[in-house]
Order: sequence, then structure tokens, then C-alpha cells
Amino acid sequence: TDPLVHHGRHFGRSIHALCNMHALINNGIIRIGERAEDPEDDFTPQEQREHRVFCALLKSIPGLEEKLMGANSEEDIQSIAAMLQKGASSARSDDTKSLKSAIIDWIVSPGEPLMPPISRNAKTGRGFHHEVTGALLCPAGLDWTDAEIRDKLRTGELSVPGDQWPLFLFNSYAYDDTDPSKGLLKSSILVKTFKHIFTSPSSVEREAKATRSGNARIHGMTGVTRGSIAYAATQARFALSSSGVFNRNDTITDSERFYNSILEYLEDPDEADDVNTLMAWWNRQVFPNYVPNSRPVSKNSALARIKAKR
DNA sequence: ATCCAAAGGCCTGCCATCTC
DNA sequence: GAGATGGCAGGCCTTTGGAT
Repeated sequence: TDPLVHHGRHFGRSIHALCNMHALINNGIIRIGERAEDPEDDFTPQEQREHRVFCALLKSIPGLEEKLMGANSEEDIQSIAAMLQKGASSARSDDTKSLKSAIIDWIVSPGEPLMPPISRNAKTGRGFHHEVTGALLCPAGLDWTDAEIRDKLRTGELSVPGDQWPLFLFNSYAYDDTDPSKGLLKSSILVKTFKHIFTSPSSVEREAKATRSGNARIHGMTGVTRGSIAYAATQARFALSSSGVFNRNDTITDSERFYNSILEYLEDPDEADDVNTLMAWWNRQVFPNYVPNSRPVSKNSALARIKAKR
């Protein structure tokens, strides 16, 4: 496969999922031109955000900038964008597929039966239809033990927009309304989802059985990123929900708004202190033994090949 | 009619272990 | 040690189904 597809997979998982690659790249190139002409040019906050993502894209894929600048037709750029998009989309799809069954093992304590049982390969019966997934998805601040609230969530009378965060994001699934950031993004289910995607499915258990490099290693990922945490949260939220089809624009599941709201929080300068502490915590959870260049890499490993390309 | 996502099958790469 | 073997993980292909 084309290396751009490969890079697109990791970009989607770690920097920005759910974006339109064509627009991202086209707008990015235009903005570079405008900035060169008029450095004083002001961009809207939205444009500035998009441009930061574009710069991260250029930075994360060696040779991409040259490739884009050297493209001599609109078509060339379109095909580059299409490859990256394909990578991001297929990675997202592979992860939803894989998490769909895996997450069932993480929502009750080991050994405890799940009542009623949830099918590993179907989404019906999840979401607010089930006591356990419902409690996890219930917006922080609402009381899932209240029968009236449960009913309204089930019927949809009470709809939950993506920026109203569910309880499963919080450590021990406990929300403290006097301190809303307490335990935020520190739940075990989120860490497990992250490990499943980035370090390997078996690394979720205490003793990893992996014999092959996981995604983080394949792509030389050495620490968590804001995008990767938001991505794991979005995948977990979708896996717990009853909706069967992942769709960016679906207003019921509202995954894109959810993803962006997490990302916004993590990038908010006003939250920088909390977020830096949080990121350090994540790195200890997920990459505890990481020391730069400490591991020998076999000559033919994917990582070695990637390094050789740089 | 077209597009996209889901699902399962399949293939390949990687690593640990075995066997000689 | 070198080569064979087996299992795990990631990714690709194909089919299917639903939405637009």
C-alpha cells in the first residue's frame, strides 16, 4: 500500500480524526499563500485551529510538504488527500470493529456476569437501553438512578449533545459538580480503549501477549497526544452506544461534536496546568517503560523501515 | 445510483519458542 | 545458532446493507 495511506492511519488516530482531508489541505495551502502576501492577515479562531492541524499534518509526514508544493496539478493534490483520507477512515473503521466486542469485557468487573448479557457483535441493547452502558453514557450531572431520567434518555425526549460529557470519562465514573475536572479523562475504560488501539489489544491485560508491534511502535509514537486521547474517548463512546453506524454528521450520536469538544478542552490555554498534569499521567499509564531509543529494533521491523525513509 | 461503513475472511509481518 | 513453527496483531479485500 501507499505510504501515504499508512501515514493517514496514524494521523487520524493521533492528530485529528474526522476531518475532511481535501478541505484541510486545500485551505492550508491557500492560507500559506495568503500569509506570505500579507503576514498581518487575521484568521478566525476556527481558521487558526484548522491551520494548526494542517501544520501538524505536514510535520508528522516526512516529505509531504515537498510533495504538496511540488504537485503540478489540482489532481495530484486531490489524490494525496484521498490517500490520507483513506488511511484515516480505514483505521477508524478497523478500530470501531475491534472495540465493538472488546469493550464488553471492560464494563463489569472481571468474573462478574453482565446482566442482561450484551451481544459482542451487535449494538442493539447497548446505549441507554442497558443499565450498565446507560450508566456509563449518562451525562455527568444527571442522575441515572432516577427512573424518570432513564426513561427520557431512552425515548430520546432528553437528547444528549456531544459536548455534554458522559460519566465514563471520569475516574471511577464519579463526577463531582463542585470540581468538574476532577478525574476527568482518567477512567479505566478510557485507558483500556487507548491501549487496545495504540499499544495492542493484549496490552490491556496485565501481561501482554503481543508478538508483533502495536500501532504506537509501528508509527514511532512515544507519548500520548491530545488527538489520541480524544480519539480513544470517541471510539469508546461509540462502542458503548447503541448506534450501529459511525457517522460524523449523525446528530443523535454527535460523535464529531464530542471529539472536538474533548480536543478543545485539551488545547484550552486556560486549562494548560491541569492538562499538562493529565498528559503526564497518561504517559505513565500507557508508556510506563518508555525510554527514548532504549529498545533494539530489528532491521526489518516496520519502525526501522519508517526511520529509513526519513 | 452512489457512497460509506460494518463485518468477516484472508494475508502478511513480527516475535517467541521449538527443534535440530 | 539456523531454520521451522505457531500465535498474535494489523491491514486489505469483498460482500452486504443502509442512507442520501
